[in-house]
Amino acid sequence: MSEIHGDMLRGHLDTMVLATLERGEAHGLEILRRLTLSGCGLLKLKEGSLYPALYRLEAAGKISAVWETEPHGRRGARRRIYQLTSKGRRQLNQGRQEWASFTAIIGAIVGAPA
Amino acid sequence: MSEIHGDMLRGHLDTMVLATLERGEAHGLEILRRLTLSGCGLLKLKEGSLYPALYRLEAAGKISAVWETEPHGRRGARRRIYQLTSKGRRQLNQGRQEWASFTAIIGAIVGAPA
DNA sequence: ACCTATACCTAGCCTGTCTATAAATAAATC
DNA sequence: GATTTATTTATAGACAGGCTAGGTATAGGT
Repeated sequence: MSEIHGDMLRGHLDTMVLATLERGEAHGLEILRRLTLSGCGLLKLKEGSLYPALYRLEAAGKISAVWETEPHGRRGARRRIYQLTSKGRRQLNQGRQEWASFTAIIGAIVGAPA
Repeated sequence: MSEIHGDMLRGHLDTMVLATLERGEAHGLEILRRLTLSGCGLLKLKEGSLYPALYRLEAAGKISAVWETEPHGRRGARRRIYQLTSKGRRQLNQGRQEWASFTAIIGAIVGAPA
């Protein structure tokens, strides 16, 4: 198993974030944790990549965000809770189509491991 | 089927070129043609991407190149013929491993199309 | 001679991920 | 109650690689 480096994520991160939020709303670092856990130790996503992605998606109306209000009984700063919008759901569907095409075509070119 | 845009290729193009050359030596535009044909109309790779990739691979000793010498009985300029080196073959194997890990992990996150 | 087709080349752009660092908040500790 | 520590958000700048938009070189066709 090979580590997944940054370049490979380009063009896929947004879809990954949307898919993560499909499993339920979450704040930034929680999204990061879910992604990292799914990565089996090979996916090292950084905050400096995630937050800009969240702002992109929010600016595009694909996710919405609210500041968590109630006292939260834990250390640390306030959280911003993100969730999918209906536009985001449509985008997620399209992202999945793109992923399917991408893997089919590039996979056919790259071929199977020896 | 969705078109494959540039960002998605980042980190994969080198492996794609190596895999193409595994099917036999070729000059630049021929490599481009093979890739484009394999892309079912969804992969629009550009010369401005391919040539720098070829120089990268050549500088790294993963492919070797010679100018075609014999009179060629066709229009156009001389060609530079590329072929895999043994180092390139090893790199191709590693690239295939990386591709397998990448698709397994990101695919699990993105999930299946609805 | 001129046009056209083939092939190679490249400077600069674009943009998304990464690096590195900082700020805000609140519990824990003393 | 001041300090420390943990959590979360935030962001400026670096970097890299595919793309744009040209250009140059060669040689057959007319």
